[in-house]
Amino acid sequence: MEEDFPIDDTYRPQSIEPRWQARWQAAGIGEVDLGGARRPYYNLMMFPYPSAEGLHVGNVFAFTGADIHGRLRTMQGYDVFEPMGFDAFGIHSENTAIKQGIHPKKLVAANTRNFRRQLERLGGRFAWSHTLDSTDPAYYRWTQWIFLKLFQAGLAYRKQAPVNWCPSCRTVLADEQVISGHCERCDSMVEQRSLEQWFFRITAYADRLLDHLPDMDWSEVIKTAQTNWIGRSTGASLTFAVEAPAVGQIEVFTTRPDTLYGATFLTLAPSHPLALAIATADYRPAVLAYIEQAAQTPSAEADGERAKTGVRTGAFARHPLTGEALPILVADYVLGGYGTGAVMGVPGHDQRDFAFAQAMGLPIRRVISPSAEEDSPLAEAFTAESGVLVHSGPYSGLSVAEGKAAIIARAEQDAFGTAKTTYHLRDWLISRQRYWGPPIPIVYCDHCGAVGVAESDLPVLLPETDDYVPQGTGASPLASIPAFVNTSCPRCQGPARRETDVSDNFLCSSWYFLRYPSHPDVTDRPYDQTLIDKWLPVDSYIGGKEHAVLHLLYTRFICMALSDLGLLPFEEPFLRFRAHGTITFQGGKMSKSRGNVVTPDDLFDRYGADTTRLYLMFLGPYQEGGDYSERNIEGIWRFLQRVHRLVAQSTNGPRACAAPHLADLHRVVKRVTEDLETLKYNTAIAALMEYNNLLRQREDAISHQELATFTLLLAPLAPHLAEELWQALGGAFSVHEQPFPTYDPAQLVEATATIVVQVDGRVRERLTVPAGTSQAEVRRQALELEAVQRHLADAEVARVVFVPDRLLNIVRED
RNA sequence: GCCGAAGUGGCGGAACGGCAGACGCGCCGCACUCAAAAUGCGGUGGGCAUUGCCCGUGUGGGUUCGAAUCCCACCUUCGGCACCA
Repeated sequence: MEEDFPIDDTYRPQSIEPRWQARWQAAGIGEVDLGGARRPYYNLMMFPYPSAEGLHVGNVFAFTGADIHGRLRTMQGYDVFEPMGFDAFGIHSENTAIKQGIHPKKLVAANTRNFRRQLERLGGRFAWSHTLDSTDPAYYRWTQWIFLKLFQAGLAYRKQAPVNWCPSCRTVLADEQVISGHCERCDSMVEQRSLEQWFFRITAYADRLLDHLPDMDWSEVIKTAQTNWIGRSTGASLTFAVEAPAVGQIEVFTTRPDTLYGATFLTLAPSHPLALAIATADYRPAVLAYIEQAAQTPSAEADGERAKTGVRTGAFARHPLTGEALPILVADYVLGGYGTGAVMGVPGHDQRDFAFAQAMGLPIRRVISPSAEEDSPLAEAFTAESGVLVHSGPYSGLSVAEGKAAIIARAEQDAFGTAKTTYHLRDWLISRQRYWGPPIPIVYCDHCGAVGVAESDLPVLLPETDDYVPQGTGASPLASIPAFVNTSCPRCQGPARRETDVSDNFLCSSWYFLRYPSHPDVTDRPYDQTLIDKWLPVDSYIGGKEHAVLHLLYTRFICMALSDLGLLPFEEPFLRFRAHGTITFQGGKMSKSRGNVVTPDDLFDRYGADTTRLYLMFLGPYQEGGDYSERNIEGIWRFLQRVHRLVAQSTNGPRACAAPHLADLHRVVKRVTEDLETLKYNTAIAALMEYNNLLRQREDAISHQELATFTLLLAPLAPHLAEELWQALGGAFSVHEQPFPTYDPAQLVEATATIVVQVDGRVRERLTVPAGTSQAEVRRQALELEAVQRHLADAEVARVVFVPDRLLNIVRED
């Protein structure tokens, strides 16, 4: 079946790339026998949102790096599953659809086709028979099923709460989708609205999500981001009795119970339920005005730090240890949504409390000092955690750590408080008041309340409508489709109404990789357990860091929850995650609004996919990314031309590599292997360039072994050209199914060594000696060198430092 | 403010504590050409210079025979979080 492929004189990617792509497709190169694989290796990359603009260089960069990894593992003998799909639900698709006046369904179909065409041109080793589209009812049926499972387990719940509302997208957003008070999608300032919404109880998993991190083989940058986002802080919950005029209690959270003696006031968030209730008649109007004003201005969270404002309530709380009356104030620097929405004001040892105390004329007291002797007045808050307690009654003299423990113990004994842990992480807001998403599978019945749709009735199909523009009323477009809304209760069969919100797009992407192996053959379950056992958790996941606290955290949560429900045999879905870098353009973000999105078709047309792949990988370290500029592409183009020419002109050499060249050959195998395995694609390419330069400048004939090895090393990076060269070298189809070259460390040993000779640490001369020459011998030769004698002058030799086969440093006496 | 990453030629970037600047771009020179492009060959951190020498990895200290690399302090840039008690 082998066709004869006489190699062209010149490298013409435009003709060889489509030819090999067709051949690979016909041979099913990317497909793997999922059931029968002996060494399964799941090579995952983040499935893209198929935008109207098509694949951009950032996608190409990401996928190329992951594809190289998959190809390497394949050649190393693994059965690599490398699926690709489309994350096509969500606001992004919908906004484009609204803008262009094309129904999202049509738009997505066209965009997906275009993406697939581009991905095929790129030459990825994708298992297309398992591709999926999150907007396909056969997929989102199971997205809804996951919602139901969480609902049944009490992990999905509905509550009225202040939520982030994006006025431009006309929907609520999860905390993770709000970046410094702005919508991550459209950058609009986010407002607070009080709405009844669906949440996932991710906070119940906060400790587990956090505690697994240290042992996970993930890029540190992601682990740090998740650690910070979960934001666990330990301290105490303390209760203060409100004395007058009302009677009640205020619970505060503090990480510094040791500073309790320094509390001189209490502060409530404007949204605190007691804020108005405790105010005395005199202060009530001012408190009310402050609360109303705070409700209108963007929340403190949206605004960042600003001048402290607040009002007194006229009410006082009793200090649990000193009995002192502490004024209670309301101020917007205290966040309603964190801790208990109330803090004890310790101005001496908290910057914010200090600023607030100054603004409001409240007393500032030192209760922690660097040492027991030091007791100067405070010009600023002393926030160090090292020091001793002072002016703290019986606790004076204790260290901060001792003080914390002692005061918590006292609080527990006297029943005014207890040790407590709080988190920055909040529950995941799932509802979206939009059209283009999977409908939340819940029905509201007057008798039975919120009832899950029967599993047998899934999917709840997204109704066809041309009226999909969000209203901004807080209701989804689905609410105005009576045929969708009106239904019967799954439990009592009485009249009922459907939930009209759809779920967050991040739910779609939280489980897609569980589905890939089963899709599309398994239709009666979300995934087949045998395939899950065989293929998951994912061996390698490569993706962008922008999803550190979105997709990557949500996904871990969903898998943990499914694991607890006995639906998955593991808690952590990704054994290894590597964050690739970001491709910028002229130093800035590449975005449609800046009009600087570069699409790959142009590069494919001019240079071909292989040059594009290598060029992007050569831009800089893969995990750091780089700035896109076409300056360097000519260098890659020339390199591939030279490689092509070298092989085309050297097919008649000897079979085996001559002995003197073996060390070079083994060295390049070692370098490329190590660099590819650690995703250092830029230096792997440099090593191949060096070797290519070495071969083409060599006087004696180049062997088949050298060319074949080089071609195999090149294969993961430039799959089309490698296939072409492999063919020209008489190799059997396909180069991508050959074993990756291995090296023999014994062959790396050089016969001679170049020793750097230094005098006082400065290089003065070089010596070539047989490898393994002794220090005494190297020293003897070195001392005879003219340059050494000149620099040594008449000085005595104080000592000699010798690194075998590398360096000799002669140190002079002072 | 906090967390993270990083500062190296004209540019992108290489360098287990041991020859700084691999590899590539750009530039200069040469060859080929009527000419250009393409291609090939050579050169290319700065300074002084006759062999040679000095200075150089953001800044200032330190450790070391020896530091781009390790330690301390600082500056700058990028990314993330940001009144989280």
